[in-house]
Parts: sequence; structure tokens; C-alpha cells
Amino acid sequence: MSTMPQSATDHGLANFDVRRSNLGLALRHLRDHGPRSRAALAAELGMTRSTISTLVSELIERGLVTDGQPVHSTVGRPSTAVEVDGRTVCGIGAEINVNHVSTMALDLRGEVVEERKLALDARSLDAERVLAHLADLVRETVSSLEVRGVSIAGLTVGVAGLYDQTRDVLTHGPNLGWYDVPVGAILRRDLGATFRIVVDNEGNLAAAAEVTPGDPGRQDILVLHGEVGVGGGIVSGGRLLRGSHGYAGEFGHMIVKPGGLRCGCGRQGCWETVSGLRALLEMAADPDDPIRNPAMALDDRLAELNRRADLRDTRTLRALDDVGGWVGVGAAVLTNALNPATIVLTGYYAAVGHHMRPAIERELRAGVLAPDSGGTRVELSTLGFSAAVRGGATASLETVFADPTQVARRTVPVGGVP
Amino acid sequence: MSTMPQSATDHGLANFDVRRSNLGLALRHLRDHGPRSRAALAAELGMTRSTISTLVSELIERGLVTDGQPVHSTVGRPSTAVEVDGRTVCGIGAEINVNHVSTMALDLRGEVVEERKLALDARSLDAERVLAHLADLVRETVSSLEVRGVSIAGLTVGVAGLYDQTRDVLTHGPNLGWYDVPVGAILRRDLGATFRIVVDNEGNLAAAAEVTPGDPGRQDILVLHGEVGVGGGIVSGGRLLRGSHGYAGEFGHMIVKPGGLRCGCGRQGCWETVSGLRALLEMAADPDDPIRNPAMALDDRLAELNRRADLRDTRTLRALDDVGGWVGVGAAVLTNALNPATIVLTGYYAAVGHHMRPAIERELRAGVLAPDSGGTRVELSTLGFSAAVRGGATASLETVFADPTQVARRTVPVGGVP
DNA sequence: TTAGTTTGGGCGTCGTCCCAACAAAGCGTG
DNA sequence: CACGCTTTGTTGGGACGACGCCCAAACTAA
Repeated sequence: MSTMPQSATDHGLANFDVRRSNLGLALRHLRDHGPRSRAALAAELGMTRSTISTLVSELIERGLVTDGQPVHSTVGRPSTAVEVDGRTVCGIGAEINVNHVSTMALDLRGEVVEERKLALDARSLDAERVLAHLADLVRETVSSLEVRGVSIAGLTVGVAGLYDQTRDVLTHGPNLGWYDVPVGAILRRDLGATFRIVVDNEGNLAAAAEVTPGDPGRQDILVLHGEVGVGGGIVSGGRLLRGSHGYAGEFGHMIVKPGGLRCGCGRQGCWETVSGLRALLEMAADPDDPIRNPAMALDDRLAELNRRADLRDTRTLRALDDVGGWVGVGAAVLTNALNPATIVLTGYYAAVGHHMRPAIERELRAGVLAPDSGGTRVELSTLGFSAAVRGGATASLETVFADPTQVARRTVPVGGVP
Repeated sequence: MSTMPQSATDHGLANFDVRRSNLGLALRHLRDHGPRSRAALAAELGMTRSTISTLVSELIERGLVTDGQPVHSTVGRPSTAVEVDGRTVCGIGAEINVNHVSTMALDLRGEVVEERKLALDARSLDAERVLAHLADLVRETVSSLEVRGVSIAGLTVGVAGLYDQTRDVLTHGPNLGWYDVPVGAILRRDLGATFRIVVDNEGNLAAAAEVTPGDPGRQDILVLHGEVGVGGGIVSGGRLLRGSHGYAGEFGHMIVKPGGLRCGCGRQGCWETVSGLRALLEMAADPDDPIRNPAMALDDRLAELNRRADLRDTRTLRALDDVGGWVGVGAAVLTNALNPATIVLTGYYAAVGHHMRPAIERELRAGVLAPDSGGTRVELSTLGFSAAVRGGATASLETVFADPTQVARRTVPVGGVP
């Protein structure tokens, strides 16, 4: 997630940019460090109380924060805590995957407000149909929010494949079987676009979701997202690394086993052929085994896998160790290059990762030159399969923090009980 | 190197921050896009001519830009081009290496103003002595600049080893034999520090030197530095990626050939075993061949290699193609992860890279998932051994672009011929 | 010479932040 | 219970910076 107000590429700063930046700064500070008084805000942001006062009252007018409970300290006038108001604006994240489309709405505080999911087989439908289903889901979400008077900050869609953001086209989506699909344009057409719609690689969004503002161990992150394919994202200094054309994070097609299995991309020995979900399932079970049955929900199949591992089934444990080892080999390659503070495992890795972790850490120690694996820690994501949609929603909200003035002023109800 | 004015981590923006940012923006724009009129500046930066007028006159007062030649266009009043003035302020870069210490001063336009080098054997002296020698070199540079009335923006020192910038200590310098040396503090003490002194890893500075401000192809860079070992640096959005503990860029020990040759680090199949200088020389020549003789200067050995390749010697070409192929394999792995705009080859790669490039590009195309290698181009560095000092000097200058007001106003000579 | 075009700078206005002073709201103490 | 003490939040100048408008300057083309 880009955390900076960012004087951006070019244009000079004017006075209202100062206002915008400071409004965003205050709002962000309240989100990251919790409710606090105007005076505390002023001290912590290095501004005067008077300035903060006007900033806060503008944020209140825009419905972004509210006065909360009075706080009594030992001495002096009690302060009224200011806190982020989640009732006014939401960001929406969405995801297009091989077997489902889904949406999630988050309020300004990062709380889940709405969540929808539709199972489908993307490969048996064409892109237009899949996107129409997603558009339906988004419309339901939007109308549900609008009934409650919540405005929409934007929609960010994660898609499994390479997304060229300059041309706004999904260039390469081998898992979906999509090539050169203008996802953004189609959605804008279908939805009538009253808000900003951005499309990004799902791995990037999942990575962005793992950033925890203020936590130093969560600023330099390598996210490994395991599903049928393997992708991920790189976060450096809290900033997502997209690469020059937005193609960064395509870890799945690093060649780690020259001459190995043929991959869907046509090459041999790609990382995802040995560390993807398919590799795990094929190693862990015979073709007629229920967990190999695509009709069965993925969650259930993974739960069954965990159950077998907990029962110490030899074949299952062997598969988890073997695949975990390959995950570690690839992770070591990337860790040598990037030296992240934390490797976060998401997707199916998060579900069964506690059984793979020893193997991953073993290979990491073996493969990383820097002592103690360069201080890199391995953690399992707690966001589950919702990482990408959550990241998308967070990215949508980011525009509000970057420019709170984009949220309309509300005519404050003057009356009311005194 | 951080290129952004960066509202930094916390503190709110005030009015003078706007001024500072806009002054820097104008100055940077002139550096990046060359001399141009005030009107052009205004149009390109999205500001009014009057604002630009006052900004430029302040920059002139501070001696950072000057009015240049009048430019006659087809119609209308001719404009006077404004250009960056290199005569007022310089940034100094320095380097501490096993066999030499050196300095370089760059003016605001990036031109070399001063360059000094002192050969020594760092391993036979203690750190204090080496740093005293460097301090002498810096003092000479500074006094030479001050004679000419040039002020110093800062000093950035590159050192061979891991530098912990939060503690300002060289923690690990195996090549120098230095451990836990507070290089910054010692230099500040020796020099009396009238300017800012920063210390960094020399590889980082060399990588940063490859950034060309304003060139979009030189903002997202993967630098591959070939010597006996292979290392490098990652630049994303003009910003150097250091990793959480400063260990990033250790590419040499990525495992690209499982079960391959044993590496000095104890592992098998590390990238540098197939793409390092040793691999090339051993493949290209018998043990008694002069180019295998460590006593011979490296430049000469590489020149001989080039000579043979130009004569189309089969074994030499085979070796260059083979090693180049492995360079490409590793580059492809990193390119899938990072999607750089440009891969810059430095060290011995820069010397013989024109013979390896076809093989590198072949493997890059084969190994990168994104179409057309993700748009990544392969280039040879032209900076040679001065890359680190140049990067240091550029980093020092960066403070001027971030805040031009740090350069004192000069009392403009009022008189003069009308 | 005159009309047309573009440049650069001066002046007034507006927006934003800072500083200083002040009212508000408690706590502790006599 | 009144009074001082402390901290909070608000209010009214003052300073500073960018913008918009205007005008003189400088040059081309007819």
C-alpha cells in the first residue's frame, strides 16, 4: 500500500495540497494509533492545537471522524477522544479467481462490513460472463451499502494473472485462460462506474493487505500466495513493489528445478509445479481420493488434509514436507535478493502452512547466505482466502486517506438534543 | 537513493514546506529535462508563470540556477532559458575499499569537478589509520572546492561491508577485516563536520549511481555486479531496496543449478558458481593460460578475453555464451520477481557483457513469464570502478534537491554593466 | 509602422498554518 | 465551597505562499 501522501510525479504543491495532506495525515494517524485527543494529535504530528482543531472539525464535517468519549486524566481539563468513524465511507475489494468471484467492503477502520462470494468455474465460462457475475456481486454490495447511507470510496479488483496497469488490460491469465482482457473497461461499462475502478494482480493486493502500518516487522514483506498457481508480492518500506510494467511478483514461474515437470506456461521446472496446490494434492493422494475431487470445496479438502496430517498419515506428511521444502527453496532465492523482515504465507499455504513450516524454515536456513536467514521470519497469514479482497478494499480506502476532501461535506444536523 | 521530497514519516506540512517542495521540484525539473524558459517550466509543472518567476528568482539568489541564452522561437517574445548552475554547490562521494580510498565531487548538473584516489592496503592498516587517510583526501577535496567558492552539500561514504545505518556502525566488513567500526562518528570527529556525513554500503551506492533522474527506464533497475562473487542491487521507483537488515542484493547464492558445483559458501549450485568470473575463466582457458593468472591485472585479462572473442575463438565464445546463459537464467528468476525496466551489468559483466548479451537475452526471453521479457532491457554500465563514489556524491546532492533553502542566499552583486 | 504573440514580473486576494490569548472543565487544597 | 492550578479546545491576528489578472517588454510578420 502506498502510505505516502506522495507529492507524486510532477505538479507543484499549492496551498490546498497542504490542507489535503494534513487532513490525510491526521486521519491516518487516528487509524494507525487509535483514538486520541486533539491535543495529543497536535503534539504527535508536530502541529499546533489550533490547526488540529480546524482539521478535525473538517474531518467531522466530512463524516470521517467523530468525537468519542471524554477521557479524564489526573489533572487538567478532560479531553474528548477523536476516533475514526466507520459509518460513512467504505472501500470495496473484489477478486476473480478460477473457482470463485468475491467481494468485500471495509469501513475506514478496516472492519468488514459486507462480504459476498459466488462459486463458479471460470474456465468453463468466457471472460464476459465471469465479469458479469462479478458485476452482479458488486452491485448487490453497493446497493446494500447505499441503503445504509454509506458512500463508496472505490473498487479494486484482484485478478489471477499479469495485469498491465498502464494499458488497463489483463495480458496473461493462464489460470483463468484469459488473454488481453480489458477487465477494468468491461467492469466500468457493466457497472456504470460512479466510483473509481482499479484492477491489479491479486498477489499484489494480498501482499498489500499484510502491511500493518506502524509495525516495523510488517514493512518489508515477502508474501507468498499459494493456490493452483503461485504468486505473491514484495513490500519494501511499506510500499508495494510493482515493477516497471506491473509484472512484479510472478514468483510461480521462477525455474527452480531445471528439467522438471512441464508447467502450464510451457516451461519446465517452474516453482509452482512443485509448490502449487496441484503438486501437493497429487503427491498426497491418489486420483480417486476425495481431496483430489475438484467438485469438493477447497476449504474442505484442505481441512481433510490437515486432519490426515494431524493423524500423522505418512503419505500426507511426506507430501507436506516435500512441497514445504520446495516452498523453502524458492523462498530462499527471494530472501537472498530481498532480505524481507517477514515472509507471510497466504492462500492455501496459510491453511496447511503449520505443517509445512519446519521444511520451509529448514530450506530457508540452508539457502540464505546471511546469518540466521538474514533475520527473516516465516508467518502464516490470518487473513485466509480473503487476503486479496481485503487488500483490494484497503487499496480503495487508501484514496480517502490520500485525499479526505474527496468525501463530500455533509450538512451537519444543526438541531438535535442539547 | 530516495528521490522524493517525501513529507517524511510524520510531521504535518506547513506553508514553507510548500515553498521548499516547489523549489526542489523546479530545480529537479531543470536537472532532469534540461534548460528551459520560465514559461515552459510553469506549463510543465502546472503552476502559474508568476509563481515560477518568484521560485526561479529565489533559486538564482541561492546560486543554484542562472539565466542562460535567449531562445528565439518563431513568434512572440524570446524566452531566456534557465539552467542549473554547477558553480555554487557540490556533493562529495567517497569510497573505502581493500586497496584504495577515493573521493569524487559532483556539481549540481552531475559533472565531475574533483576526483582523488589513494592506493593503500586496508588490511595491513587499522581502521583509524585508513579513515585518517580518507579524511585527508576529503580535506584536500574540500579546500580545493572552497578556494573556488563552492559550498559542500554533504559527504556520503561507501564502504565494503554491511553498514547498520540506524546505529551508524559498520557491523560486518570481512573484506576490510573491520567489525563494529563507527565509521561515521570517526569521520565526523576527524573532519570537524561542517557538513552532513552519511555512510552506506558501497554496493548500494554503486546501484544507486545507475539511476538516471528523469529517465523512466532508469528508475526500476536490477544491477548485477559480477566479480569472483556475484552481487548487486535493486532499485524500485528510484529508491534503493535495502532489505530489513541491509542484506538485500545477495544474488550470488541463489541456487539455480541444484546438485551443481560446490560453492565457497558450502552450498551446491549457487548462481555465482556458474556466472562468476571464476566460472568464465575456467571454462575459457586452461589452468596455465595467462588469463588464469591472478597476478595479471584483471583489466588486462578481460581485454585479452575480449580480443579472443573478437577473433571468434571458439572456446572463448563458447564460454561467454555458456556463462552468459547462466547469467540470463538467474536474471530471469529475478526479473519474474521484480520486473525491472532495465538490468544493468556492472563489474566484469560490463567489460565482456557485449559478448554475453545474446545469451543473456535468450535465457531472459525463455525464463520470464511476461511477454517480451516484461519489457526488461539489458544494458552495460558505463561507470566502471567509480560507480560507488559517483553514487555517494549523487546521494549527497540529493539533499539540495530535497530542500534548496539549505543553500544560503547570496547577496546578489547589485552593480554591474546594464 | 502596426498588429499579433509570447514572456516575465507586479499587485491584490484567498487559503493555510502559526502564535498568542482566552474560555472551559476538571482536580486538589484549605 | 471558593480559589488556584493544569490541561484542553477555540478564537482572532499575522505571516507566507500560490493564484489570477494585468501590463510592459521584446520580437515576428505583414
